[in-house]
Formats: sequence, C-alpha cells, structure tokens
Amino acid sequence: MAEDNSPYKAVATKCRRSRTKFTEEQLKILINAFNKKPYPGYAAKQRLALEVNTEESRIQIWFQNRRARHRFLKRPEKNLDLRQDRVYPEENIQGMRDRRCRTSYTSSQLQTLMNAFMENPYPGIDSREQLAEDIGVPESRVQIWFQNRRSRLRIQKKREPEEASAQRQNQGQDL
DNA sequence: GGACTAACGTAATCACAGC
DNA sequence: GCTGTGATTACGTTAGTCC
Repeated sequence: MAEDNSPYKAVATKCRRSRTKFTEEQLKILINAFNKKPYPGYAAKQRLALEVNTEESRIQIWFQNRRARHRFLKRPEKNLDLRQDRVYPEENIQGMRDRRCRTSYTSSQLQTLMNAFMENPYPGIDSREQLAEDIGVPESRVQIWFQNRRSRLRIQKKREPEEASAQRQNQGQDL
C-alpha cells in the first residue's frame, strides 16, 4: 500500500455492503456443497442461494473465498507457483461451463451506466443498488459492469501511447 | 491485538454475439 | 476470424467481528 492513488484507499471512504453473517446451519450446507463440488455452476449456485436464503452473488463470493483458503491450506511450503491451480479437473470445468446467461443492456441502460461511471468509477453499495434499481438489473451485474469497465479503460490507456508511437513510426516510413 | 473471513479490488481469461 | 463485452477465475487487500 505505498501509493496514494490505491483503489483500496478509494474504497475505504465509500460504503461497503454490510458483512453477511452465515448461521451454523447455512455454513453446514455451504461446506457440504463445497466438499462435493468446489466449482458449482450458475444453476447450482442459485439452488444453494435459495436453500440458505441469500443472494447468488453471496454464494459466489463465499466459494471464491473458500477456494482461496483451501489453496492456502493445501499449498506445499516451497511451492510458490499458485497458478498451477488453474488446471482444472474435468468435473470442475463442467461446472464452470454452466454460466449465468449473458446480460444484454439496452442503449439507455448503458447510457445510465456510462454517466454514473464518469461521475464515479468506484460506486459504493448504495450507489450500485440505486443504479441497479434505476436500470432494472441485479446489483451484482452493476458491480461486474463497473469492474469490466475499469479494466478495459486501463487497457485502453495503456495502449494509447503504444499506438501513438506506432502511428509516428508509420508516418516516418511514409515520408 | 490477532485470527478469521466477507467484501471487493485487479489481471487474466473464457464465452459468445455481432460484424 | 476479429472485436467487444459480460462472466468467471486466481490472487491480493481491506475491514468487520469475535475471542
């Protein structure tokens, strides 16, 4: 955390979703499901959400954190290459293929999102929920949209100087 | 205060529609 | 095929809660 413009600092001043407190019964169901299948598909996550009476996005976060903890506990001390975990067993890949249907936004929904993004690229939970209500999509989709938008903007900004210098080189060749 | 863990960030990648 | 973009992942950080 050396840089002042750290996103985490920005987040600290904004409103996070209040922390979910799972009951013992809910945890029993989640752990049981995790032990059977650490990479549930969208349908399985929805079923679990219904069963433990929470949102599907909370189930997704819970599985993400659970897998991270699992990897950490399983990690051999000398093995620092955690990326090898990206090689998934076949049954896990099947779960990953069962994705949520792609959300398609209308131009007016996109306009609303873009306006909000220009005003604040890191909206807190309150703003995200308000936006979600305004455009009629779940808050979790708004969160993903902002993540993707920030990511693509960073990539675009990184590319701009490279493209400009390539253009200058081309112009030099043309002369 | 430290441990645990939900929430949330980035980066990389997959998946698929539209051209 | 390529591009744009929504969805999902690993991994890292922040912060609330409990002891």
